[in-house]
Amino acid sequence: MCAHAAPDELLALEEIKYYRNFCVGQPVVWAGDPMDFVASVVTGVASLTQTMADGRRQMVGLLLPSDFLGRPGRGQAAYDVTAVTDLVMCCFRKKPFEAMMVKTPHIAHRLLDMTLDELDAAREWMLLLGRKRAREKIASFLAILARRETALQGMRATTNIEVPLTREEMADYLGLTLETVSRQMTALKRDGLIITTGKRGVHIPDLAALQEAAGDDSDGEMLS
Amino acid sequence: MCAHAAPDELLALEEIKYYRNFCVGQPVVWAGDPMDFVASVVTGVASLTQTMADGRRQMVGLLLPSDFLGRPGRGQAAYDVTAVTDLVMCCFRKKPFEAMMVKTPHIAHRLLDMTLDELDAAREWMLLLGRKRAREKIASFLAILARRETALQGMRATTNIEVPLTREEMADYLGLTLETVSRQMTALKRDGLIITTGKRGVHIPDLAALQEAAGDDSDGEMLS
DNA sequence: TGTTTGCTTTGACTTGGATCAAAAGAAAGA
DNA sequence: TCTTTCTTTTGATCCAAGTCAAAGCAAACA
Repeated sequence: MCAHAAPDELLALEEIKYYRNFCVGQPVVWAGDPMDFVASVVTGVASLTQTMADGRRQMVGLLLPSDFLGRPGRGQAAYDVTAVTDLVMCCFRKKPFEAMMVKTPHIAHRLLDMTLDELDAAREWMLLLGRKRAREKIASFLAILARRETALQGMRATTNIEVPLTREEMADYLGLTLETVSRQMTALKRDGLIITTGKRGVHIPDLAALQEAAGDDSDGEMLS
Repeated sequence: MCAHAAPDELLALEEIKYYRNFCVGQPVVWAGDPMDFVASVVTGVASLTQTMADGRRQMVGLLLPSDFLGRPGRGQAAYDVTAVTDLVMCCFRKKPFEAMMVKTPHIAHRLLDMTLDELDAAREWMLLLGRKRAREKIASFLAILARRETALQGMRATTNIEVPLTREEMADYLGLTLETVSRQMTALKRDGLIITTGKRGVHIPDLAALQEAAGDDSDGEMLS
């Protein structure tokens, strides 16, 4: 978030920021709760989930480091936010943050850009939820994690990732049951598309092959 | 879009705007095409859809009057955009629009707000696609159309709406097949939750009952 | 007026993923 | 070391929605 702020803006931000820590499983906020801050993930992973009256759950977003949480101009949380790993967030009280947004258009622009990226991600997820088969969903999820990882490290064809979610959380993210997630993970292993190391580690010998299994329009897809 | 612009900004916008008309079924842009304008729907309805290599399609958004199309700072369309009814769009060439966004923070703020609303809508749709049953999907869709309609006319318990989509388009929006859409529409009719008039008209005798069938957490859900 | 063309409905059958149930690991504490 | 607890895997069965196929229906056209 702060990455693109000008030096003087950054100073002003410094003054109203504070850090909060959460342990695995801890709630950050519940949907509908009043929320008087906005925040940015420093380390760890948080989930945004919606729950229906009868308990059906759908994760609608994953917050990874540098992702933004909260909505300027709204006082309540729209979703349940939960720490899925140990989590450090950098928070800003909402009022001063909003005031600064009015003064420094830089921040508003940066926020617009991030929001548009999230909107694109949400729409990619709509395709996944609406039209992909279970195997493709899992492959897509792993491929996205892998791409996000390799983006930082330079593109390599082979990758190691840490899946930060349990099978149940993956199920909630992908619109499946945890049993189906488990079965399809086993199937991808059987087919040599992934190799699991420990409970959370996944080695991807051929990212292109995994993307193929994800049903993605193979090539490119880079817009920017 | 222009609703919240200040008078002088509005004048500046006037100078770079132009109108374009599309007939039912006409493409506005294809995914990946260069796109040198942004636009706002004046009348009619357009769809945003994603298509997989083997032809599976998912509609990821519906543009109704006043909705915004395009992304400042990106030269290509991310989705196929199609006129689902006759359509009039108010277009702005991208370059001058971007220049104005830098000068007038009002516009950027307004755009941020609209984008955040779209993001919320996309996430509500993720819950629908990932977790709702066919009947609930249809009920949700009709209820959303009805709410959008009544929002303009003052809340009434009973409503008439025009569904702007064919069965196939509804299927693409809801992550179903057109046969399932047809069957569930028939079922909702049988149960008295809707009464169809002609091919496109739907009368909703009890919106609350329809929301109930949509599986929505009944009450409120108004945030803003 | 009959014919084409594009929806929409309905029926019969199949299937991918859900559900129910139980066992097997793995980490944490006693 | 032995429970306890949490998570994951595997198996057996079921069902909601998909698929395939055939009518219906209504507007548009010739």
